[in-house]
Amino acid sequence: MVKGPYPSLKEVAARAGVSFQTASKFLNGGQVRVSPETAERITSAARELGYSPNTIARSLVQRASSTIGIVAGDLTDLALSQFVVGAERAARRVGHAVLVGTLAGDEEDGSEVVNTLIERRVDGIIAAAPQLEEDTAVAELLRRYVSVVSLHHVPGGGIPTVGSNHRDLGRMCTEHLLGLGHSCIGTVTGPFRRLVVRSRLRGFEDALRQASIEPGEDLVVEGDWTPAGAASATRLLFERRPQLTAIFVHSDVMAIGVYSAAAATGRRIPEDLAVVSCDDIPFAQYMTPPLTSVRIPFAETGARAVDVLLRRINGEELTAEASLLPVELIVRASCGVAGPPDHSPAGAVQVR
Amino acid sequence: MVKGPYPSLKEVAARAGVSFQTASKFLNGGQVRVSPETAERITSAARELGYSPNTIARSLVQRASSTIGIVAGDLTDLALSQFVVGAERAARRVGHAVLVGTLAGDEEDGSEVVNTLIERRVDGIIAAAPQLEEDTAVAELLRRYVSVVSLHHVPGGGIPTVGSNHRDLGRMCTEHLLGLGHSCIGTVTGPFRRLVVRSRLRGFEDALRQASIEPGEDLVVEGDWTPAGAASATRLLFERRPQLTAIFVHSDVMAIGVYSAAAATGRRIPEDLAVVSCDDIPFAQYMTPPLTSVRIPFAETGARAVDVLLRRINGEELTAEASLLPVELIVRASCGVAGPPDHSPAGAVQVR
DNA sequence: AGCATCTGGCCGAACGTTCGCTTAGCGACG
DNA sequence: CGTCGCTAAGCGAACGTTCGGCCAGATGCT
Repeated sequence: MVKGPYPSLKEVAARAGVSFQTASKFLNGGQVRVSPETAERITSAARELGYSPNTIARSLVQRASSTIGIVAGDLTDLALSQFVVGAERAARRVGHAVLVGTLAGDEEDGSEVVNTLIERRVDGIIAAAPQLEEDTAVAELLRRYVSVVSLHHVPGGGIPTVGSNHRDLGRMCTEHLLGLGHSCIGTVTGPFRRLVVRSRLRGFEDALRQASIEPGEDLVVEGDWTPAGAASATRLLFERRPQLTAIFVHSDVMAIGVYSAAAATGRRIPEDLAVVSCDDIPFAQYMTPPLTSVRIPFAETGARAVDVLLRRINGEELTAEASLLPVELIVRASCGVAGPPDHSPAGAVQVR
Repeated sequence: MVKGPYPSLKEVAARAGVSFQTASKFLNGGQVRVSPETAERITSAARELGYSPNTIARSLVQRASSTIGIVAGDLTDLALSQFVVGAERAARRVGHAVLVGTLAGDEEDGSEVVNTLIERRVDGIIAAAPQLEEDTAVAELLRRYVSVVSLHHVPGGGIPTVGSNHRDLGRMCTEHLLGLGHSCIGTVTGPFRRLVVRSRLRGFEDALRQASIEPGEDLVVEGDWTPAGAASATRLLFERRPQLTAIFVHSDVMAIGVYSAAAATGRRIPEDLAVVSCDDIPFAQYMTPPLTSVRIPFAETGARAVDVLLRRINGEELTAEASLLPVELIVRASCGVAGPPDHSPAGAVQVR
């Protein structure tokens, strides 16, 4: 399956009877004056030969690869894959390609992945891997070599972040439940070592305090993003506070566990237990009852990350606000608000 | 955020007091004889300067970028993202990076995406986008320029494929249901225009015929990969054949629709209706009842695709068998076999 | 007619590597 | 003593572009 080499500018130019530099300027350079006949000759020579510019050579002289790297955690995660899709699309629209590296999670291959990208001289890197929150080696590498934008907080600071305000998110969800009349509200969170989780938790506490409810520690149980983990967390919550009537859970996948724990303890949703969750994965609307969840605009965040990265590469100074994206509470039946019974997005409450 | 330029081989060599070619041979070239002192000087100069080889320049002279492209359909789809993860990992293990391009699906950007990759002179391309099955323009482009391996059939032929045998898959699922004593079995398929779908359907019919059951056309309803579509397909099946006791559905996501249609018509799963599905997404085990489904090794397929691609690039001739991966039926409660009640993968039947 | 200006295009250099060939120095062998 | 062979390292060319400067001819102005 050996394909012939690509025709070079020289071959195109020879066929058109001009110097290769002229062909270069005309075909790739943009602003240049050539006579109409020459233009036509070059154009058709290029077409006939099937000329495709060699970005590698171009990158070498321009010292810019028109390529950005994405270091992604578990791409299998819906949130991350949406982010990557959004980023790739935005990058391509402005003529950039995207080099992805995935992190195994268990192995310590962060540095290896980043080095692969650096050796290919990406113009910048977007970090979209939660596990990088704890990886100082990679943080150092990134800070040292390239322009970076991250989806998560990176140790050592100095690296701009894009995303949503998770404290507001936590507050919004909790206020929604408070507004529905609940006063004993628990929460099943993600792992505390994640900054997002701690932020949401602060929002949760903010809302309770504002409603003059003391946010007891026994209302909070740490989950591990899995349904099984969330199920036992939920059972723990029920043991501590049998009178609990509402739960704010940090992901839709964990909400599955909340549902099953509720069923196992004979509680009906939403009659006995209201549930509000985060992520709004497509599946949420097919759960019974359909799950109320916060839609986080991952794809838009990806596009924004590219935008911010490219602007920083160009030396622009940006305000932090440029990288904040609004989230939206999609209300369905699981929180007890009369909503459309099934299969359709319902009323939306927007924040920030 | 302007970072200084990367140190070049010349600077490293100057600091070590050798010619840059010698430094090149020592640092990146591999086999070369250098005196121990020189080696040490070069090594430490490189370390002190933070030298990182410029793959772009290397690619230019070697006429190989050590990069492969993946044109992916909806990365948000679990199957595809697993595939990409598997491929990326395998590629990195052999020193290659991965450039991804995603297809919007609606827009006609296939050629644009492929061109982006070609201009960056990827060594080869892996196509992982169902929509390419119908795209002759892109097929032409691929055939013309680069080595390609595809996950799906590509119009015009000539492009090797990796994946699993879906005819066997369809037969296996159907035989499983037949073996359980069902004789009136329906199927909710994906869109017929997909080759996988037609292959699975043939396997379905094979199995029925072998059991001396005529595979009537009214037992087959075309779905659209969505739960809602599958739900109405299922209702249609029930109308045509009220005595139906089993359904083979082509994806777990559609199985959700099958479940809801069953519930809506007062049928219990598995007592009144046995269900066997495809994909084995993580969620399958959390459905009630847990879904029996075929596990398709997407990540392994990705790794295999990289392997096959690289070997073809090296000019190896490969047999078609090298690119076939086995699937596995994960039996859970939805088909009516007594299995573990919940949350755990169960007995597996393997095929091919 | 002489000079400046514009037009269309050519030329040389540079980007950071790899790779094959050459060379200087030196000991060994016939 | 001349030649061979080996080691350690240097040298030149090439990869396919971009980019700024340069140049010949035509045109415009005084």
